[in-house]
Amino acid sequence: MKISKELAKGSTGLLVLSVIAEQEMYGYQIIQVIAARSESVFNLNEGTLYPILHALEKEGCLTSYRAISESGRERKYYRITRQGELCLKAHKEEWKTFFHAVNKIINGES
Amino acid sequence: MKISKELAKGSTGLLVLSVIAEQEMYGYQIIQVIAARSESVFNLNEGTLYPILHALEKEGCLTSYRAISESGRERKYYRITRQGELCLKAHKEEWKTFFHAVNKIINGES
DNA sequence: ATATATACATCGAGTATCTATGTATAATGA
DNA sequence: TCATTATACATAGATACTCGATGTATATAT
Repeated sequence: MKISKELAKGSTGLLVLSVIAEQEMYGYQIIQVIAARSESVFNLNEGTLYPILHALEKEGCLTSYRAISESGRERKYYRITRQGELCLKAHKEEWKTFFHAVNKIINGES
Repeated sequence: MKISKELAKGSTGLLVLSVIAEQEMYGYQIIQVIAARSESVFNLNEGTLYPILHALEKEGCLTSYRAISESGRERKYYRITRQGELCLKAHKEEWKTFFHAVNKIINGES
């Protein structure tokens, strides 16, 4: 993490849903994709990610299935649901509102 | 607050320092200025703001003095220090890094 | 043979903010 | 006149998110 943990708080669910929405993914892969795309600004801990995935599944935003990969290793893949897409859309709007408001304040615009 | 409290977490110190950097201010006024500029996206609670001001003062980012206003009411004014300016600059950089990284991920850019 | 990377999972600790509560004065309104 | 609202400070306990630590297990690389 190149930034304070506290700043990242609250945005993690948005990031996770965003990458799964593009393509179904397994947990470990999600961590790598988010780190790569953000150039290591975000480096989610497994202890952060897995509980989030479980919660999103419980809420009906994701479904999961287990499968054996070519390497012979078992993975748990997550796929977004229709409800998850609605949730993602709402989170994106919220994010936009948030960061525009912060920029307005710190750039001294009224 | 028009957004989730968790999303705002971590950015409050940045907002507070930003507005005080432009002009010295008292606590109650800070809440109003931030609410006005953000069009009520942010509506800091007093229970949130005052501990932050105390902490920033303790860290040497702010100094304060008490004064009686025209209305006859006592106010506690906060002014940014040189150290506070450095701290603000660092926080602004961090914020920029953060929001660019989030946008990269949710907009699907690699 | 050993270390590292992959892959899942859970639990306790830390930290930031909120809600609730408290005190006190000035202004507004019924 | 009396009650309510706005102003202005402050603190304490509850809540929620993420981290760090720990655990298990297999595949790959040295």
